[in-house]
Amino acid sequence: MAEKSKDIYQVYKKVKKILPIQNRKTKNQMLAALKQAGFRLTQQRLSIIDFIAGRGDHPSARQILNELKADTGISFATIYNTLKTLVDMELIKEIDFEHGENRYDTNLIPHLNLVCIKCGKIQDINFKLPISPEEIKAKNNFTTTNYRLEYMGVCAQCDHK
Amino acid sequence: MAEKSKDIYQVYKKVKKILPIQNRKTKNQMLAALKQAGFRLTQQRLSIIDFIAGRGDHPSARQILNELKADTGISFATIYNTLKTLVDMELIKEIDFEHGENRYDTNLIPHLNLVCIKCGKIQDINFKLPISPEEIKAKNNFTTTNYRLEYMGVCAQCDHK
DNA sequence: GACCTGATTTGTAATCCTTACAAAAAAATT
DNA sequence: AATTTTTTTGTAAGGATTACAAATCAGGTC
Repeated sequence: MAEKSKDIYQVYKKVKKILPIQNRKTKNQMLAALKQAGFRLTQQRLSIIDFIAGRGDHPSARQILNELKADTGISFATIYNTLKTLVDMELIKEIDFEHGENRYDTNLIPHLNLVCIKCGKIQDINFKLPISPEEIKAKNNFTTTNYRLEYMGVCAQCDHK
Repeated sequence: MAEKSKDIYQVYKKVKKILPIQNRKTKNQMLAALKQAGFRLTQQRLSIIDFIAGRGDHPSARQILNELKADTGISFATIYNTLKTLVDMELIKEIDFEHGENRYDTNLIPHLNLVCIKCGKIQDINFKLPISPEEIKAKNNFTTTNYRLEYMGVCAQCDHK
């Protein structure tokens, strides 16, 4: 195991709680949470939150950069830094997309993602977790801090090409 | 979307079928499948299949290399090549482990993986898919070719440290 | 069993996404 | 206005995987 997992474990130790079930955060909730945690509300953070809050799609860091660079001159490093902060504070969720860049999701309720391996589009499907984190804790003594539920395949549009 | 996803789509087009539900492949089944598909049964492929077939854990390419290198002098490139072939032929499954190296799973039946973010251990939990690929096809016209069902967290052993 | 041909292996370089780092800039505090 | 701390930025580094071309090997043919 490499460095990467150590960092995540540090975060886990701080958070130390079972998978929360909560809804999307509004822009104002995100800003308030950052402020309360002592983060400065910089122009860069404002523009990223403005871009991402309430979105139903699942943008990548690059997409956010492309959208904001012209107006704000924001850098890639800042996009990644800010997204990491938002993820650590559990205001958004990171989707590790194995066929390309990671994606960011504002939908914090556990759901199934349909991931198109051709165009990269991600659809949310609401459904009930088949086994609850509490049940896994009781049966396997495994503390769930995150989940990942995906069907990969080809979406309707890409299938007709 | 990068090159990577195009390759996967090529495989999809060849395979062109919905997520199969099948059990582990034996060593002999793997060898027969490779032979039938016109692949040569080289010493390297034999030793990798010998190592991986029927395993209950989820080794990485590096683990396989470490285990086989002393005896066979096998190279990293060949490990990756062979694993890719086995995955493409649906004889094993690749688990994209976001906190480190990918892992390989001989359990082809859809199941939930409990992934420890500290030590990397992966446990299989048998359960029924909450929504079948057929249902997703009917409702969303999305063709599922693969799945990924994981709870990430901290296992019993790591929690006590 | 030697030969031939194409498949396979191998070492290394390249790739891609993400993180690390240190200097510059900005924001808050004195 | 000066000082301190946080944040941003550009670039370098990192790590896992893939690409590539030369060397080797497997399996069929004579």
